[in-house]
Amino acid sequence: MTREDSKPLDRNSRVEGSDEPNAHSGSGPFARVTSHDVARLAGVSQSAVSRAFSPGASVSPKTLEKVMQVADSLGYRPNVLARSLITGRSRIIGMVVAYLGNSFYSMALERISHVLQAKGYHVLVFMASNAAEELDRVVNALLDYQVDGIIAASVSMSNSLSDRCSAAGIPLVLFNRHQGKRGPTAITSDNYDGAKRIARFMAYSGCRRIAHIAGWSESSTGFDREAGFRDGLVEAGLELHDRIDGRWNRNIAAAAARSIFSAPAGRPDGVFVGNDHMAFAVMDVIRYELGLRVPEDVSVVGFDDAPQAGWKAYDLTTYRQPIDEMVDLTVNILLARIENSHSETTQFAIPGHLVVRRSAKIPGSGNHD
Amino acid sequence: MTREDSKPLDRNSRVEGSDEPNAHSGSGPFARVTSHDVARLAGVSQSAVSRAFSPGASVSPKTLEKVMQVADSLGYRPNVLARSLITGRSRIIGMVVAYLGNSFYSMALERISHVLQAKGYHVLVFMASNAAEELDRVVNALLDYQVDGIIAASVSMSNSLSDRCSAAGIPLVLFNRHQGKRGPTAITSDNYDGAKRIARFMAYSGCRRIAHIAGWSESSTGFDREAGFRDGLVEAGLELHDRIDGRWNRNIAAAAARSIFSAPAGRPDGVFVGNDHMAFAVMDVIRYELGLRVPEDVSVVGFDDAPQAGWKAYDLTTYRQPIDEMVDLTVNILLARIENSHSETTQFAIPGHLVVRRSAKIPGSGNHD
DNA sequence: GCGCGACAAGAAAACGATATCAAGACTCTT
DNA sequence: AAGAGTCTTGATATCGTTTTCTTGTCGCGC
Repeated sequence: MTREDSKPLDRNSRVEGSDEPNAHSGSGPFARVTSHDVARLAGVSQSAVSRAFSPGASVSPKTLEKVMQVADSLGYRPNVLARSLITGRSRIIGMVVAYLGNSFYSMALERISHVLQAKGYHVLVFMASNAAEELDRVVNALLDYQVDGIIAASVSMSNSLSDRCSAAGIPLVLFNRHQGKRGPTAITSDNYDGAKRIARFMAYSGCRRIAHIAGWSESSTGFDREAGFRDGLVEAGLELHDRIDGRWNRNIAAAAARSIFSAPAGRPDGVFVGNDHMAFAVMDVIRYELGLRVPEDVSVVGFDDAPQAGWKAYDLTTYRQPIDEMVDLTVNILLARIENSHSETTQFAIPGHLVVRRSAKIPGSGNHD
Repeated sequence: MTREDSKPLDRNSRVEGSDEPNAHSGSGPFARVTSHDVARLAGVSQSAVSRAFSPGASVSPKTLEKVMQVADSLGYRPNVLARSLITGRSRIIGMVVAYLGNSFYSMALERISHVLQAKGYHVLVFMASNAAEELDRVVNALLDYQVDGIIAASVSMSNSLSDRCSAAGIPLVLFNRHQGKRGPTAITSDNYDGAKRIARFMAYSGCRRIAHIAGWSESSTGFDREAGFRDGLVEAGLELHDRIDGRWNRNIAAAAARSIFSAPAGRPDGVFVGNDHMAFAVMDVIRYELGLRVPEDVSVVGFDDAPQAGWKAYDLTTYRQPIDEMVDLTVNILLARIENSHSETTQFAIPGHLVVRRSAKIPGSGNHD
């Protein structure tokens, strides 16, 4: 199975003469170099070495230089795990996430990781479905690793779980989910208001039979969007033509679309889908299975502004969740709570904005009834 | 900015009477419960507690039960960091990845994380561009955290960097990149052969002016695919009509498409794009900017079989990288190297297969010249 | 009843760092 | 030149485990 012939090795052709950096030293597998080793060679105490690596500690320039020089030559770097044992901070943030198939979450993870990295923290990833039992295991693992803080994205932690975190003194921030006013600190976009705006937008553009393929009403995000959307429709004098829960799942959403469009009540002229990820599937069904035109026959609107929404094949009108702001706020709050350990919890809903593209009829362009 | 009115709180309405689990105990922020605490309450030595939690250690059923009971009631769990200090294993795998915008990598991360989690390991994420200086910082951080192993996805580690890892005794596996026979262990799909098959496929389907929007020829993956593709064309008696490096970037690829299709040499009737991620951008340009039909006017073929390739709006013919096998092999090899610390390096190229969809003309369907 | 092996359990030494503290080496001031 | 203050420094305790070593206990065969 190993390929030998695939590639002319003109790059990376390693020079000879590297004298086996892998060679074991004695019996132990690999001699780790510790602060003691550095101390000995530099002729100072081990404490001095430690101080040399602690910014702001009291070391004379002379010993600092001596230590650094020896450290460099030996390749010494302080062991973060040993440090965290005594400082009580691991500089590890646990991030629990249900799945990365929805690009919104992979973007979020990417940015969260970047931002934290810039502040000297790193992200330990925990995949977890929303099954209670699995979440329980994950929270255990999270605590085992002594993470300094937890970001839970797209998972609904039961209150007993979030209580365990706060009992352990570990700040927890919910990303793109909330658990109500008494729940943990949570950052979302303004799902309610965003969906309400979408309702108004669709109504004013002339849609009259508007269906909703909902997110997942067990999740706050799905619930809020649906509530906002319903209220927006009512405000515009309309009511929901049809509604199926898509459970954030492409396949379920596609099936929902098929069902809604073949219902005896007549087909809708507009669909609001709970997130972009599902909306793409719905658009594909509408166009390529049902043979309808978007937006001429049906307006489709999503939520998130996932990267693909801007791709011309979809060109999806959607509500942009301000992901960068959401991430920055999440990280800032989390770090503030870690560093001050004050623990009031607050819920934030950051406003986003409607991104008008061409998957939905546009108000005022003369296509009202 | 905090919203108070967005959502009717009918769920999660927390009951009264929870007696402040957050309350501090004394002066210190939060009393961590240690094995000593458990030992004291269970009336055994601290060693006994440790043994109770070490599978296969010598403990009598009686003390085991006693310890476990106290541990449960106190919510004690061993501190992984302290353990790793003495065992020398952190059960942390560092994964360095350039970006998650390409779904192929977010899928890989998701699966890698899942598989490792099932084996009691966890993934610490490091984002790194391919800039040498940044990679250097990342490798430092990696070593600082005492990771047990490293998976580098989509980044080209210089040899000096991979040498540093092996000098530190940390197994490194390259995912979807390789550095040649003398380089570190690497798992890729059979990029060379896959691209060669694509060349044959396109040639036999009647394409005569075939262009290539390459991956990035500085990366092994891009290099191998281009080499295989060229060889395949030659075999079929054709040669490359045009070629631009897309650097794995959607925008650059889109620009490349515009350029190739307006070149004086005449427009191609087929384009092989170095990965799906860029191919989607290229298809959008071809269809929505140039007004050409796919596949009637131009065949488009990608590489990866990213999730979106199966979406009807693209329906992209592509070469499926067997991501699950790649991940499983990567993890198995990495863990084997961690547990046995034998360190021969090998390169694997796992065969994938062509996934024929409708973005490219199909051989034998009567549309030859 | 004695000795032997097997097993259980505690004491104490790691692991690799930081934190605390007291002593030593400076710089000033007077 | 002495005393007060500041800056550096090393010794030592500490973090929460696992590991090693030793001692103790028990059961068993002879």
